[in-house]
Amino acid sequence: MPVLDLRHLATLDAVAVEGTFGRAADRLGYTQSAVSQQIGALEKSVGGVVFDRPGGPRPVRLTPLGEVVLAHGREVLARAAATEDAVERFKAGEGRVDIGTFQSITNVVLPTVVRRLLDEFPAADIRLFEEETDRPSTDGLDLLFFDGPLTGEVEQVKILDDPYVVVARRGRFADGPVPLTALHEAAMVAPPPICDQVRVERVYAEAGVAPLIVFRTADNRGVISMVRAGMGLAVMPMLTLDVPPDDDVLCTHELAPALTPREIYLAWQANRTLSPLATRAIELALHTVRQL
Amino acid sequence: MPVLDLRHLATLDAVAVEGTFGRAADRLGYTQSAVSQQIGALEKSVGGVVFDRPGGPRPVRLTPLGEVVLAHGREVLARAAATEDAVERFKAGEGRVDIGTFQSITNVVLPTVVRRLLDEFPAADIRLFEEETDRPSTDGLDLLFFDGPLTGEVEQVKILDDPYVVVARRGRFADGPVPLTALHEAAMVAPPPICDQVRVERVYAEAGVAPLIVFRTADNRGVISMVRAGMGLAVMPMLTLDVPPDDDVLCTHELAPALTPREIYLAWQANRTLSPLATRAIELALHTVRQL
DNA sequence: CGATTCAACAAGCTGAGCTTATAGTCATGC
DNA sequence: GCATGACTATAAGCTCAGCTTGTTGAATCG
Repeated sequence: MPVLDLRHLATLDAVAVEGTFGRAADRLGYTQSAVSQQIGALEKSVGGVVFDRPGGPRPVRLTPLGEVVLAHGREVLARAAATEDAVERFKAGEGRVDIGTFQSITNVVLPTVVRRLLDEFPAADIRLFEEETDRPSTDGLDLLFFDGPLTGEVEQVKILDDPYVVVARRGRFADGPVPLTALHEAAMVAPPPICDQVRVERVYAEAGVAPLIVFRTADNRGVISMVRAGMGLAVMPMLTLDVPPDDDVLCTHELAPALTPREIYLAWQANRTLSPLATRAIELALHTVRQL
Repeated sequence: MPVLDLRHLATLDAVAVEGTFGRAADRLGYTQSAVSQQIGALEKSVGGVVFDRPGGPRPVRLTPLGEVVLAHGREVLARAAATEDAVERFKAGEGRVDIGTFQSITNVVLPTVVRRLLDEFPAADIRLFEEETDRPSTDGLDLLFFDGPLTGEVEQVKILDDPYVVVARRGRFADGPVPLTALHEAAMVAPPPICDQVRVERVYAEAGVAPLIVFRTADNRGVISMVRAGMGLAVMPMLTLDVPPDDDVLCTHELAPALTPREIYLAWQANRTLSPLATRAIELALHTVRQL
């Protein structure tokens, strides 16, 4: 338990600088009497005199003990001021925000969010973590993007429905929707069976459709590249695609019946106060996906 | 003017460590209610929530703002503790003491004083300043030894009467006192005409005695060496001598009439609180000279 | 020797901050 | 599903730290 009082130290400093109790009182907005009592209280708490009072119209002078207390006290005051400063900077958006993400978000949503966040808060320290996992957790993260709802003590918003489309070489299918059954025993390129891909393949199975998956890669562009190369076709969420409509080789089709879209959530720990940065990042993310 | 309160920061720390307001209260010797109110006051002063209270029997958790305040607050508390520590050490005799001295004191009195002071206060930082000057000043010094009283705003005690004796080669004078008139036109070695030497030579002049000063040196041992070498005789204060009674070459005599002894004072700035070190040094100096 | 310029002190008042007591909230266990 | 236990918040009351005003006392200076 500290026995010192920051205001006493501030008063000590003011008196040391000004030379008299009265001028220090003016500077601090107190009366002379208050300063006298404060210095008295400080002297009681340190157990010794900190100023010699010569009496009459002469300024007071620090005792050796006073020098010791003042020298250290200024350090204390500086740290206290630094604390208040840090609080202000924190409220102005300085600080760290850790965001968990995955490929589609990294490529489509986050660049805009990060850019706007840095525009607003140049001192922001944004860290991104991209882990492909089936066991998503907000532990150690301020925000987490994930393709599916999370369980546990999290708050989350669905920010996007990401519909699946068939990607194939031009001519492979006629224009218009591709029937799901057309995938049966078709050569396919696909992501690894994690995240929403698990659900997709379960839908295939329940429909009695058994594609031949000839290649799996976690790299979404790799999937498209291999479709382009003719390894097979793919069923991918729109967001993962980087296929222009006038692509020479590839085209996209709807699937019939359509798969339930992949749901993309933004989650954070429930009932926890968020930093200004995290709060703003959520808003920016919602705003960004609304423009897709 | 600081808006933070050290006790609030200490409470913040205790709650962060203990996890609940109640346990923090136990540790700090408060009631749970007091801790609740203190954290409330802290939150008001920083303008934001520092703990998330999940409600029920679950521990509270720091918010991002709380982390900022705690991290900085611990620095503040550490400095405050360092201040209190420094005060204790100061009272235990740690610190600096600057002592002005001159040859006789440096050789005869100070070694004992310094030794005892360091024995009592191993952390003492003793600095000695030996300036031969006619304008002694306690400015910048805690204590000053000087051969004569000081003027100005000083407190001083006469610690020693240092009688003058004639130093000459054996056989130069018969045993017993040497008459002052014997110095008339005698070859003499002497210190420079500063400090008490001025008074001595004024006494010579008033008595109509005009010695021939063949060599002056500020080095007291140099004076004696030259007397030993036969350059002349000398009149020196006892304390400056390092002549054993059974010296082969030299012997000492009283002067008749005797010169008023050189007065050695210990002075410090008047009406100023002294450090424990300086206070003790004065006591030790008085004690030491009493044993000469 | 009075005017001036200081700090200390007495007295009175207000509010910060403590305690006690109680209410509200949430998980857990039978 | 309800009682229990482990939490925090809050109301009420009280005390004292600490402020102001007004005055005293000390020391310098013209």
